[in-house]
Amino acid sequence: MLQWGKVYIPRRELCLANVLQAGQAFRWILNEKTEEYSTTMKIANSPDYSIVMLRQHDDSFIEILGQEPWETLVSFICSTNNNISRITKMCHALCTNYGKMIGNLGSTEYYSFPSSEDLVENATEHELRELGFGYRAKYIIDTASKMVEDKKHYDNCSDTEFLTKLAKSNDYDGLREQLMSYSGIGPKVADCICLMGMKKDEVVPVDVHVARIAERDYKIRATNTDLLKLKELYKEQPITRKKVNLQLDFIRRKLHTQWGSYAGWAQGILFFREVGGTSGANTTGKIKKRKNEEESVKVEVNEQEHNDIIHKTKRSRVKSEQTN
DNA sequence: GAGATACCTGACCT
DNA sequence: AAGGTCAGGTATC
Repeated sequence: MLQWGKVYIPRRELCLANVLQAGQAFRWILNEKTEEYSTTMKIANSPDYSIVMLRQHDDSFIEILGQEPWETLVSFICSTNNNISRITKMCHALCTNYGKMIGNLGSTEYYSFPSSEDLVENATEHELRELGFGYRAKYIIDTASKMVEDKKHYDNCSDTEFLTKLAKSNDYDGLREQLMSYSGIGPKVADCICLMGMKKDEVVPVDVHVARIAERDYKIRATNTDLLKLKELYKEQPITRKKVNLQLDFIRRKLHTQWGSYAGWAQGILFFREVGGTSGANTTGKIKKRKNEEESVKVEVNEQEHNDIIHKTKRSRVKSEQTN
């Protein structure tokens, strides 16, 4: 069954290319002729995958992304020390090799994102390396295996259901501790999963770029006393204690305090401005580089501007929740 | 226990 | 044309 719906949002408030090809998501395919984006995903509470297409008219618009926890988790394991076009390629490789065929539209075949069971049953580290995953191959196999094990305590639930339960039964610190128990998930990846896969809008994933912005534009820098306090805070969390970088963690906390409950999305916008260009998949199967649709200009950001960004982000987020 | 170092790959640059 | 650098980090020593 093919259905189109309309959601109106001005392009200046949300540009599909800037959301779907900017390093949040890696599995949207752009048909350059029709300018439609497509992917497979679970809709609402359905356990099955559907093909989803999005088209942006000059005056139209969609919502900010809230992705599947499991797919987000695996995608961001792939993201470490890597570039967007290769991450995109890897995510598609996972689907076409280990996912299930959902159907095809035109000449494009659509696959589901593989579950942890799919990966444990069919994938090996060696094979993933041959597919170009590099050292992340081991992380993915180890993580999928542990996920299958962990889920045995929760009868027959999906990866996403399991992760959603984790999110519900833990506070942020506890959830992060759980996420970082998997191979290949450190503080940055865990925070990306929280923000983009678990709707924790306040979480700011701190990477080299965000750290630079924070230090350069906000003069945020932890003192020794600050670091000692944080260390004390994590003494009951062995994994966090081991994996976290206290200096970056201080920045994360400070940005949350300063930017409030939608800090993560404000960060996304600032990151986009800082780094600019990106890439994505299209129906030819080629992964292309693309440029930021706006001018990629480095600017001195001031407080008023940041407030505007956060306000705008929050408004979009609230609107998207109303349409759900 | 903080801090340096290795790690796959491929696009881009010199 | 071969060689270096970089990409939204993590694991390991």
